[in-house]
Formats: sequence, C-alpha cells, structure tokens
Amino acid sequence: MAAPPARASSVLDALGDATRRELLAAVGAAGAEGTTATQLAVERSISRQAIVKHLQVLAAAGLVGAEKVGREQRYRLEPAPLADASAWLTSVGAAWDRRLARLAEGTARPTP
Amino acid sequence: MAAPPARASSVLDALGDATRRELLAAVGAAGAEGTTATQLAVERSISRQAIVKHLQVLAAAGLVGAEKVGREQRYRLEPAPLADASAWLTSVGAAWDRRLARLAEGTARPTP
DNA sequence: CAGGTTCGCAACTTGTTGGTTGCAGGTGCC
DNA sequence: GGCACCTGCAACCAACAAGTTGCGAACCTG
Repeated sequence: MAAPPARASSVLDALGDATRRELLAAVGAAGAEGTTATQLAVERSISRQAIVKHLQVLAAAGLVGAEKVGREQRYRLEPAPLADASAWLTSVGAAWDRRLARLAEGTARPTP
Repeated sequence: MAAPPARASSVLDALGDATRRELLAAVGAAGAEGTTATQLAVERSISRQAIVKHLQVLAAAGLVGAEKVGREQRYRLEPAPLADASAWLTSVGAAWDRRLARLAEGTARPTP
C-alpha cells in the first residue's frame, strides 16, 4: 500500500493541476455528448492548444475518452479511474485508523 | 461542484507528486509515533532537505502534523483532509452517473 | 565542556511543464 | 470548387518546483 497502484498514481498526477481539475469537471458537466477543445477554450481565456495538452494528460490517465465526430473531436468523461484514486486515498486513511484502533485496544506493539 | 473546494484542491496539489505520495504513505506507516525527516531520508536516497520541503507542502495541505520532541521533529499523518479530496473525486463521478441515469430514463434534456 | 546530532534557513542549479504562436491538413457547407 | 472551421504537429518561452549544497544554531550525551 505504500506506493499507490500505477492507475491511481497517474490519476493523481493528472489531477495535480488546478486547470486540469476544472477542465475535468467541465468535461463531466458536458454530459454524454462531450465537448470539444475549442468549445472549452472560448469560455476559458487560455489557448486551445493548452487545453488540448491538458486533455491529452487526462486521456493518458484514462479520465477522458475522445471520439471523432465529423470534423470535430469530442471528449467525454471516463469516471472509472476516479474510483481507483479515491480508493487509494481512503486506504491510506483507513490504515491509519486501523493502527490507532489497535493502539487504543491496549496492544502496544508499534507496528505488528 | 465545478471547481473543487479549497481544501480538496490543496490536497490534490500536494498529492500530485509521486515522491510526496510515497512519503505520505511512509509517514502513515510510521503510526502514531511519527517519523523524522532524517529517518525518512536515510532509507530513501534523496537529501533530507528535499524531504523537509515535501513534508512542508504536505503540512500546508493539512495532511501531516509536526511535533517537536527533544531535538527532533516528528511528523505524523493527519488523515482528515484525505476524505475531502476523496469526496470530490467521487462527487465528479457521481454527477456523471446521475446524468447518465437521467438520460437512460428518457429525459432527453441535455443539462437540466 | 566538548563532540556528535539534528534541525532550519538560504542560495543556487536544473529539469519539467504550463502556455503561446505559427502553420499545414482535413472536413463540412454554400 | 472555394471558403470557413476545427484539428494536429512542432518549435519556442518563461516560470516554477524538485533537488542539492553549505552553513549556523540548538540540543542531547559522555
């Protein structure tokens, strides 16, 4: 448990940037139809290319999927990997709580 | 829900670095007694100062607490903020699922 | 008290990365 | 066909962040 599994790791790497988080939420808010990079760009005040780069990082982490529709590329949310990352977070906290509980029970062993 | 709450945001920022994740897990594994930066350094092959910097970032996110014991500074895990970050992750996924479910019910409105 | 630890602050180097700009290739529409 | 639109690739900048090194100060211990 020390090191996060590769999947969760890349997700947390991708979500380590504020712009990317906001972008992910926006893609999620776009629903099943998804959105295009240009669409996200017009309402965001950063260049389209910057957004594309971010979306590529998110895609590499499996958080968004891309589908070409006509001449535009629509991105949609892929929520599955979020669960992995979330699971790792809670697992760290849970391990801590377990250790505390064992301590409270009187079992004074440092790390069994 | 678009932008994560400030708390979760700083947590995800802090956890966006692989070294920091591994470090956080190590501090958690140290249990209630905590660990010192030098201790973490000897078993890690990066300098103590680098570790201190990382721990400061984690502390700024509220993920670790510091306590001075004699001449050494012991860090221990503070699991509470992890829940916030985890909550945001699942909330993004949940919003998505809700939207899908509403679509499946026949309500074809794009974004109600 | 002297010596070995452990810590904290500060300066510096270096690699990564978020961001921009420019341009060429497809694709839909009149 | 021609025009407008959306995309992709590549080069390039600037800023930040990870990491190192050096040093002085506080603190146990023999």
